[in-house]
Amino acid sequence: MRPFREVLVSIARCVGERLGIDADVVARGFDVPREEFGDLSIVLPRASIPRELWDSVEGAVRGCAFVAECRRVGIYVNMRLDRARFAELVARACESPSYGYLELLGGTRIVVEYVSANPIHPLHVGAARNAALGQSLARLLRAAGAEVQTRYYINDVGRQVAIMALGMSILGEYEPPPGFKEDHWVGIVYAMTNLFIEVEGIRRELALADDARRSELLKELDSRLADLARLKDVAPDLFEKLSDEARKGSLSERVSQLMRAYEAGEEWAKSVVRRAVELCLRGIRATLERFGAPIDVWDWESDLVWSSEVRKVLEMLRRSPYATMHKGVPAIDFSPILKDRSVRERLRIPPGLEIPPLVLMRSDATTLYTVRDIAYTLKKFREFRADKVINVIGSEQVLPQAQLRLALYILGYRREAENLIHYSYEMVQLSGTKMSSRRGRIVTLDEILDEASKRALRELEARGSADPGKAERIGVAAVKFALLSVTPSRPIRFEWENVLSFERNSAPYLLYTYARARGIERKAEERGIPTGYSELLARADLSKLTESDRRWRLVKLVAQFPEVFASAVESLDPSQVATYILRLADEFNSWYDEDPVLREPDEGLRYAKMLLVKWVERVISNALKLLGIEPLDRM
RNA sequence: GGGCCCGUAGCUCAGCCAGGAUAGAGCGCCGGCCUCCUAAGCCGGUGGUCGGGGGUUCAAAUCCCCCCGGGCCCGCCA
Repeated sequence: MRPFREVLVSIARCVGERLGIDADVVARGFDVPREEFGDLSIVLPRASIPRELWDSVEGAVRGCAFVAECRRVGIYVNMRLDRARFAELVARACESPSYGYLELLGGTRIVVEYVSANPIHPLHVGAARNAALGQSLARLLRAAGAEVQTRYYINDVGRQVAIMALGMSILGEYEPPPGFKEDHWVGIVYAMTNLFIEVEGIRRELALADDARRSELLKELDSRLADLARLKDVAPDLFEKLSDEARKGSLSERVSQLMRAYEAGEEWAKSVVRRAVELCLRGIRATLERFGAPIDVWDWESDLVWSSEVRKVLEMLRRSPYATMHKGVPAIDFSPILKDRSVRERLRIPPGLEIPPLVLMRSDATTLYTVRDIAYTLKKFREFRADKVINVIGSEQVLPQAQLRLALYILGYRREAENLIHYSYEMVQLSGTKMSSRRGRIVTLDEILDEASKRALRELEARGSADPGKAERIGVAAVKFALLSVTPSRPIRFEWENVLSFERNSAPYLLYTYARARGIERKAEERGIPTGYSELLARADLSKLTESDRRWRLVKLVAQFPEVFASAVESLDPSQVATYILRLADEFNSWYDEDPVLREPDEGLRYAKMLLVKWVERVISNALKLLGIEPLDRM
């Protein structure tokens, strides 16, 4: 039920009929004006109402159901709604515990792939934004009635994984030392091994360099050695072992060997790599669980390579009419179909975007990421019988993601190509130093959550209730909310104070607001006042409820929730929900302070106020759940 | 060099897709409010050439073009 929409449509239809204009067209002219002008207005030029009819619109609107007052001011026709009738509509709509959720996607099946971070280090802030978005998207789509499956693509077939796995095998010990979480330990091993390899490379180049290049290289070498020195203190044992191995021979060559052997499915390589990756995933999985970003299916990239799936895709591509050679290796040249505007449009490829040829394989015959991803995309569609696949992936991958859709298209998988969504978001930038997992310098999601949780506990203690479990939930919610409340296309500059904000525009503020509402209800129960929905509704005098502007404003805001939901689902944008709850909470808190509920002497009004509290409570709760935040009864 | 994204108050952001009435929040700063349903709150004040310039329009933060600043991409990496 959509109270606001119902009223809008009803008035549009009524006006349309009276003026002989299509109601849908009229509806497009509706707008919610600033408060002093009324509750709803029609912007005449936008409603495509011919100028000669403008004078008669006011009369037509007056007398439509739900309209209490109406006045034309210039190009606007402003109206005030019949508050009591509207409130009754809201009362009926809010009777449902799932108020606001609309069955917009009933029967559709959607895969949401998110995080899919390389299993070589712990999740960092960037992955946190991805996780926050992905989990919220899944919840949003489920609330809209879709069958949703979340997946994590384990990229275990790259050079980086081979570096990490080599480091782990040199170390020879797969359990992290006490005090280290698995993924954090793996991250250290990866960074250190990688640094040794980089140093190796720089030294090799140094031997052949001229003077200018030489000083440059020396500077780079210094910086690597400084990073290494830092890591040496953390893991001295590993440092010794890597030094020994580095003296024996080329680590870089061993990485290449391992990578080739792993792709070929050789047992020794499998056991080395899988063991190391599994270890890292244990840590990552724990973090995602803690963050409330659950994954339904974990897919190993290597499985696609070992089975014939990637090879099949490769063969199809090589036989395609778009096949060509690029710098001596087989590739796909998309330029012919890119000239077709309609293809670009259907595949959502920006008109100005130039797409370089897609190289199909390395000259050593190993496979490439984008080609493997074609096979993976088909697998996602196939296994879940998905209508749509959403990939939550950073904006830096627009190009390969576009190539992916194009490749599917030329292979004849048009439905898949058209329904593969690259859900792109901008990066999280660190204010000071640049983050680098290759060098072991990252801000991890774990440390952010630890800090948030700690801070929430301090706040709780200051209020005399030190519950670590509650603090953890508040802390996690704060971080999630901070990452979700910014439009995905906007880059976030990571600031601790920002992510850990517990004031007005924050999850703790919303949780607090909800708990306040629950507090009223709890108090009522203690006093033996009925609090059930139907009991309240039977006793409430809704006409009195809307006598006050502040309460009326709240009623209208509550009525907006389904519209916000619809828009958020349509545009796949959780930040709209976030913005909306903040507005609702602000309004509720202002009201809370100036207009007591339980001390209201007028019985009909008192119950009506209690009903209003219940609506707000329901909306905040349902909205928070869309973001992956569970409300708390008490703070 | 080309492409994509972003630029709104000192700071963090909403509004831009589907143009409309004096551009909205929060933080910060200044001043008030706890014998009363949770002060993570409330009330008041402070603060903006909507990056700049053109254009389209009765009307532009919003649409188009140019320019400036920032981020990202343009790899036999992922």
